[in-house]
Amino acid sequence: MPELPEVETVRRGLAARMEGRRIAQVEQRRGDLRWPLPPHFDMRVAGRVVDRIDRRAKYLLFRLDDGQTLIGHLGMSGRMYLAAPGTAPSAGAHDHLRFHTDEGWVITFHDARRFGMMDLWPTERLDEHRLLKDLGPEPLSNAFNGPALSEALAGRQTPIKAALLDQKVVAGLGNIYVSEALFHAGISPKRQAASVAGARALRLAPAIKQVLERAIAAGGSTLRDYVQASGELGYFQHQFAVYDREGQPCPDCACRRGIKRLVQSGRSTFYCPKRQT
DNA sequence: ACGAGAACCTGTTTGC
DNA sequence: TGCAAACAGGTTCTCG
Repeated sequence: MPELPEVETVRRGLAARMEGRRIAQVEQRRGDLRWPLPPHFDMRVAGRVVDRIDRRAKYLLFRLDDGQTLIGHLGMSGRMYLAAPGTAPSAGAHDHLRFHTDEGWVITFHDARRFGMMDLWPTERLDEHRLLKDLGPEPLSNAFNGPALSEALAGRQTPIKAALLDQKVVAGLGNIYVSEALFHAGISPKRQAASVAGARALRLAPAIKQVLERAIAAGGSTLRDYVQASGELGYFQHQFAVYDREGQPCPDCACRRGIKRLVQSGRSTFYCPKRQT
């Protein structure tokens, strides 16, 4: 499910019902996620007020009122379901955690593949957390721009597709939005990252920002299941130019060859060979 | 140090 | 139709 636009959409949905609310109860049904939950996770979270929910890259950051932050990642298949008081179905398979607010809302963390994770960490030392400390700039921040991207790509001997998936270069892109951004910037996914440094990076950085902003505005992309905490679908998949569109015509040049798929570092890439060079 | 591939899991789709 | 292989929105870890 989740790249940056999906995580941001989930964050907004959760914030509406969790910020300023006390977590009255935590049901811990399964603790072996990507890593084991920290000791006494449920007891440490129960009774705390969620002051604010932030996002860093694809991580959700629940700032608790005791100086700890609950760090959460949805992995590949993780979802957060929000249910109004009295409407939550009983916990089912892969519902690993359920948080009950003092108003009776139920937030369910569901993750079939268990690539997701949760941890608790002191808020004031958050940037020292091993999963957060090496993350690159937020793509929608002012710190991320053409010159900064150019510098990050300089000298890298790997295809630009792989470089953009590296969260140290820019934090929050995943397999969908890398393909989409490269299409809009007219850059081949096979091009060496080092050769994108310079003029091409000046095109690519705004393309990344724009595709992410448009995706957030559409509530993210729903490929196989719900995205938003409310259960609503995302709609950006209808605006994909290339992702999962192998064989279909390029929306820009309408060339006969159509969108091509290739596999790079084990993952599908979609692109238009005519428009992207 | 860097980059490619394996590994972690389960569910769904595809192909013979 | 049935079964096995391939594939899925991520990221760390290992190895060369």
